Amino acid sequence: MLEGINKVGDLEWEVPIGYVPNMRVPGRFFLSPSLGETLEEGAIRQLANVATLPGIVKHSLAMPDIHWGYGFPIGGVAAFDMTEGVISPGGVGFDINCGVRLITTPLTEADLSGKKRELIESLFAAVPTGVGAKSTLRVSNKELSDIMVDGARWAVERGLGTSADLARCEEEGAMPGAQPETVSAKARQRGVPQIGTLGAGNHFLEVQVAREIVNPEVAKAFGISEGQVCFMVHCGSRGLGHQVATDHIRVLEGALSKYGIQLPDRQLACAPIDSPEGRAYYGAMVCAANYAWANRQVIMHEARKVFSQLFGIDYDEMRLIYDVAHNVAKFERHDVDGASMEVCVHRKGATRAFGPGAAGIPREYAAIGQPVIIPGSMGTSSYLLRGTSTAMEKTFGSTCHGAGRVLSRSKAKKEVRGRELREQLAGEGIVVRAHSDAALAEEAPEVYKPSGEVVRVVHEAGLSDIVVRLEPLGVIKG
DNA sequence: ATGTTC
Repeated sequence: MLEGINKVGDLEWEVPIGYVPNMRVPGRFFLSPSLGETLEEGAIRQLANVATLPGIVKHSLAMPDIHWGYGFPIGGVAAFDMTEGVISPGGVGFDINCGVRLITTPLTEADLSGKKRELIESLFAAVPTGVGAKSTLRVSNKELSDIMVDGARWAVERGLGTSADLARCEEEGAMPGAQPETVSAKARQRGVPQIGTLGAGNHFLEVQVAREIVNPEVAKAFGISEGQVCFMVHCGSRGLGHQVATDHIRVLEGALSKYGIQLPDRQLACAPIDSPEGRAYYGAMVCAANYAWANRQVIMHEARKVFSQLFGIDYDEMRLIYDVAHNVAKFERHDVDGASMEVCVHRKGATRAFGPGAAGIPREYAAIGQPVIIPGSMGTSSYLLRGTSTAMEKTFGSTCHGAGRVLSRSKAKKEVRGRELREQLAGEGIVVRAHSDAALAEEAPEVYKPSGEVVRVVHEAGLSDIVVRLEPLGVIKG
């Protein structure tokens, strides 16, 4: 492990005050020795830098998928006092409300035999993918405002889903507090043609099978059983969210001196939560988050139609288990030093993992804790877990979000050949469809930390419980 | 992640 870091538990480490100047609280992160081998010193310094921000509460935190990001580390969690604290786009990420949803089907693997290629090709035809992908939907500028306020509900009201879907989304698919007037014309321009599109990079729509039921009782409550075919949607707010982040980072950088905020890194640009600039970022961030929920809802709808047509199953037989955000800032109540207080929790590449009885999780899951969905990298397992009371105590109800990159995109392109990768996955029975083989190289399994190990750490550390392991059968990518 | 360095 790095010098100056203290072990405080089997899988828990502390970055003490003083690791960088002006830290207000210690840093804490969760990691196994094997994951420690790929730990970047720069990411730990970022974790420590976050601890210098005004109003930070308890600890600057990171999950075992920690890696170097813009200002804040990816895999980072930080909570701020509502009066003294700040809000920062770097603590959310550029892809606002990047997230994941998991849907069950009534099919088994055998039902797919001989039809898997056709299924993947049909999904690829139905869901626009890739950088700059354009929607088949036509929405007006007025409708975009509705999307930014109503989120997934906008899609359901248009017939693209059911009201039961909404109950199974974090925030029921729309956070309150959207302020469309804080979203620039440029961001709107990027958002209008992209609703219902998957995007690129690690985003995907994957057909999976529930291979291993680790916790049968909870799996039953979540409505998933061994051998069941499922599909998973992983995407975010596309160009709109990216533009919102870009626009507001510029504004917040310009306001730092006004609020007397001194930063160790300009990428931590922030403003007091209750300031005009802070409120404007929050209002715009909510718009982008709601756009992302609408986006995943539309994509799920299109995929349901494909399954329906190909296998003759009813739309309603494909049940959304849950939809989680992993790049967002939220106002939540948490116990801090024995007292309940409202804080602004930033999760950047981290998933909410509220335990049994926590406010804000669907009633049907209240007694068992919320579903947590962790996507794997291409060709590797994904996981369904549940939130825990330990997460509530230690990480403001948060856990990891996925694998975490270990090789840059440019290095990956040099070291991996996309065509060989596609053929190798085909040999394992996994059908991959993308616009080009070149795009696949950047997302090869070996450029990510092993997701199974990341998930094992959060499970062992008690931040969430593994319920089901899912294996890929086929995937569409940008 | 991203009209992949406005």
